[in-house]
Amino acid sequence: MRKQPKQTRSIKTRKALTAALESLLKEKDFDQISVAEIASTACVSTGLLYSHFKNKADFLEALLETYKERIVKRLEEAESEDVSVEYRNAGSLREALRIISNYTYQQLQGDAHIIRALSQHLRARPESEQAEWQDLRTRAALTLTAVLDVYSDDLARTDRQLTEKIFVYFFNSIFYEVIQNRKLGNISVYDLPSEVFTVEIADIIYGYLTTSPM
Amino acid sequence: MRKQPKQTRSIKTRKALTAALESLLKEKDFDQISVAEIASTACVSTGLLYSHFKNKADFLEALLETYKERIVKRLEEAESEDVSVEYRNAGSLREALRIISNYTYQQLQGDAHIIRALSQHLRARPESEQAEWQDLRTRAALTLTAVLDVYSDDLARTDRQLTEKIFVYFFNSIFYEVIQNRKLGNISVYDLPSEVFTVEIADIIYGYLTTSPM
Amino acid sequence: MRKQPKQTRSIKTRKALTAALESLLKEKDFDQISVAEIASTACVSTGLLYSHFKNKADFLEALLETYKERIVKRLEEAESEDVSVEYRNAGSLREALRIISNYTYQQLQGDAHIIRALSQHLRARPESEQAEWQDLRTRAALTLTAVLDVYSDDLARTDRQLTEKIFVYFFNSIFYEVIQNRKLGNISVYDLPSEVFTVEIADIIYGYLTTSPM
Amino acid sequence: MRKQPKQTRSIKTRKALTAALESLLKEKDFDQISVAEIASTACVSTGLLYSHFKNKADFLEALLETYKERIVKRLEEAESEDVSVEYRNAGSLREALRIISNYTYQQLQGDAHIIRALSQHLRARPESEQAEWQDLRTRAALTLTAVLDVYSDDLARTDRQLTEKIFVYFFNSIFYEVIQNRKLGNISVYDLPSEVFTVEIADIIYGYLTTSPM
DNA sequence: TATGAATGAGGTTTCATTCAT
DNA sequence: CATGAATGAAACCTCATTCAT
Repeated sequence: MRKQPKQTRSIKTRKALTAALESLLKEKDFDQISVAEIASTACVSTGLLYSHFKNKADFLEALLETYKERIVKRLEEAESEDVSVEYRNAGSLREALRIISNYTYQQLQGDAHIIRALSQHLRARPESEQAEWQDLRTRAALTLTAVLDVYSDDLARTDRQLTEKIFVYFFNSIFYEVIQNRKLGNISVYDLPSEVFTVEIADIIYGYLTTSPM
Repeated sequence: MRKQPKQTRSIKTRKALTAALESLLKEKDFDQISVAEIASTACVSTGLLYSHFKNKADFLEALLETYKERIVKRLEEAESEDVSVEYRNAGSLREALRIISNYTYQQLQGDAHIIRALSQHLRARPESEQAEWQDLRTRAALTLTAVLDVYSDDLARTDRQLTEKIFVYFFNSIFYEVIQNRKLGNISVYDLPSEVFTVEIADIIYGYLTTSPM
Repeated sequence: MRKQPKQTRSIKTRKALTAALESLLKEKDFDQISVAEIASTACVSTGLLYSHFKNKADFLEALLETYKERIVKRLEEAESEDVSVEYRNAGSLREALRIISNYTYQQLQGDAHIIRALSQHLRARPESEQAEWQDLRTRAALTLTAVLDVYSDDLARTDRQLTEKIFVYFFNSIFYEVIQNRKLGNISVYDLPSEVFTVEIADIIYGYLTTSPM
Repeated sequence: MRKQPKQTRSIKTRKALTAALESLLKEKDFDQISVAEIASTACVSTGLLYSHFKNKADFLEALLETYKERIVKRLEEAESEDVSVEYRNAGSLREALRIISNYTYQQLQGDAHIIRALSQHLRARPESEQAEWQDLRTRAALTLTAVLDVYSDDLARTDRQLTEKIFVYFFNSIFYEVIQNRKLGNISVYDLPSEVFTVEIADIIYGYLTTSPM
C-alpha cells in the first residue's frame, strides 16, 4: 500500500513530508501533530499525504522504517569490519570507552526525536511488533561488548555475563534522559560541553569495569 | 477554580477518580485516556469529574501536584533529619551508595506511571512551568550529594563540582529506561532480581567516584 | 456496542434520529445521505448519533433490524393463526388472491424506502449476511402457498412444485418496480387507483393458476 | 463539452474506459466506483478520462446515452418491420408471448448492470430528465401491445385499455428482481433453467389475458 | 450533588477534479 | 495527447466539555 514513487516530483514531495514530520517531532509528540499541520509545514495539501502513505500511523511507521534501515546499515558496517581492531587502536580501555561514549551520544543526539517517537510507538504496541527492534538491540550489544574481549585483562569484575548485561544496559540508559528531555532533566549537566560530558560518562563505566566487586 | 472538597462523599469520589486515572496511566499515556474512560473506571459520571476538576489537564495537574507534595514531604523529612548520619551509619561509601540505589529504584518504580505522565506533561509546557520541579530536583540533589561529603576521603575525583553534577545526573538517568519502558528496553537486564540490579548500579557509580580521572 | 437506552430523553432522540433517517431514505439512497444531514433533520448534533450507533452503517443496520423484527412479528402471527381459514373465508381462489395482492401491496408500499435500502445493503454484502433474510423469505413463502392447498381443486397446473415457485416469485417481483421507482417506471399504471391495480395483479396470477399448461 | 473523438487512438481509449465502467458496474453501484478505479481498470490515467468526459456523472450519462441509442435502434427496427407479422408467425398467442418473454428476459439480462445504474441515476434526477426515457417506454409499449391486436380474438378481458396497461406493466416489472438482485431475491426460482422460467412467465400473462375478469 | 445526554470543534480520510510536466 | 501528482471540499468520527434533568 505504501507506494514507491519513481518520479522526481513525487520523491520531492515525499521528502518534504518526511522533513516536515521530523521537524515537528522535534517540538512535540506524534499524537499532538495533526495531518493538516504536517501538510502545511511541507507546503502541500493534506490529501497528498494519503497518496504517499496509507494513513497517519503508516507515515510514522515509514519514518521509523527508514530509521531502522539506517541503524541496520550502521550495524552491518560495524559487523563487517573488525571492531576489535578499532577498539585496540584506541590504545586503552579508557580511551576505547570514551570513543564509544562519544559516538553513542552523537548518534542518539542526532536521532533523538525519532527515538522518542519510536519509544512511544512501541509502548502502545503488542510485544510482537517490538521483536524486530529487539533483534537490532542484541546485535548492537554484541558490537558493544567486543570491547570487553579486547581489554579483558583490565576487567576486575568476576561475573562476566553480569558485567556484559550491566555494560549494555548502561549505554542504553545513560543517555536516555538527555534524549527524552533535552530542556528538562537535571539541568546541572547541560551546561557541560558535550566532550566533557561524554568523557565523564565513559569514566563512569570505566570505574565499574576496573573496580573489583568486593 | 480547583475545589477543595471538605465533605466525605466528595473526597471519596475524588479518590476514586484519582485511583482510576493512576490505574489507567499504568497502561497507557494520558492523551490516550479519555475522560469517559476515567469516569467509568471510577464508577462515576463524566459530569462529576468536572465538578472536581476544571478540565482534563487540570485533573492531571492535580495528580502531579499530589505527587509533588509527596516528594516535598520526603524531601522535608530528609532535610529535617541529618542524612549524613544515615549515610555514615551505612559504614562505607559502597554500602551507602547501595542504599541510595535501592531506595531510588524503589521510589521510581512505584511512581513510574506518574513520572512518565509528568515527563510528557512538562515536555509540552514552556520552561516557566518546569521551574518548580527544577527546584525540587535541586533540593533532591543536595540530599544526594551529602553522601559525597561524608565519604570525601574515598573520592579519587579531582573536580568536585563536576563530580557532583555527574553523580546527580547518573541517578536521575540510570533508571529512566526501566521506568519508561518496563517491557521494552534492553531485555538482558530485566531478568535480574532487583536486588542484584541495584547493587550493580551502585557499584557503577562507586567505581567512578573512587577511580582517579587519569 | 449498540446501546439500549433506558432513559426517556435518550429514547426520544433515538426515535428522532430513526425518523429522520427514514424520512431521508424516502428521498434518496443511504449513501447519499450524510450523517450531518440526518442529525440536522433530527435536530440533534452529529456527535449524538454516535452515542446511539457505532457508526453510520450500524445505524442503517439497526433500522433494518427493527424492520426485520416487524416482519418476524407479522410472520409469527400468520403462523400462529391458521391462515387456511382466512383463505377459505375469502370464498374463492380469486377473492383470496385479491386479498393477498392487496395486503402485500399495502405492506410493501408502506415499507418501500426501507426495502430499497435493504436491497442495496445486501447487494454489497457477502452472501452469509443475506442468509437470515432468506429464512424469512422462505417462511413468508410458506404462508403464501397455503392458499394453493386450500384451493387445490381449482388449480389447472400439473407441476405443483413449479407452480409454487412461480407463484412465490410472482408476488416477490410484481410490486418491485412500484417500490423501487415510485415516480419512474411505467407511468401508465400509476394513474390507476390502487384497488383496481391490486385486483388486476391478483387476476394475473389467478389466470396462471387456473389455466392448464397446454 | 463532451468531445466527439475522430481519431482512432482516442476512440480506443474511450472504448477501454467504457468497457471498464461496464465491467465494474457488474460488481457494484456507480457511486461505489471511483474514477481512479475506472481509469486503472482501463489502463489509462485519470486525467485522460476528463478529456473524454466532463466529469464522472457525464461519463455515466454517456454510457446511458449509448445504451439508449442501442434501445432506439432496436425500437426502430421493430417499428420499421411489421411486428404483427412476427407475432402472427408464432402461430398462437401463447407461443407469441413465450417469444416476447424470452426475448425480453435475454435483453434485460444482458443489460442488467446498465439498467441498474440507469434506475439509480434517474431516481436521483428531477422528472424532467426522465421524460426522454418515458418516450422510449411508450414506444416499446406500442411494440409490445401489438401482439394483443394480432390475437385480439383470444382475449377474454373486457377493458382493453386496462388490459394493455397491465400487460405492459407486467413485462416491465416481472424481470425486475432478477435483474436487480441476481444473487438475492427468491432463490427458489433461480435454480430453474431460463427456458423453463421464461415459458412460465409467458404463461402467467397468458392466463390473465385469456381468463375473463369475472 | 450527580447523571449521562447533548454539543460542536477538530481531527482523519476519501475522492472528484485540475494542472504541471 | 497523456500522465499522475496535487488540490481541497466534504464526509466520517471522536471526545472534551456543558447542561438539562
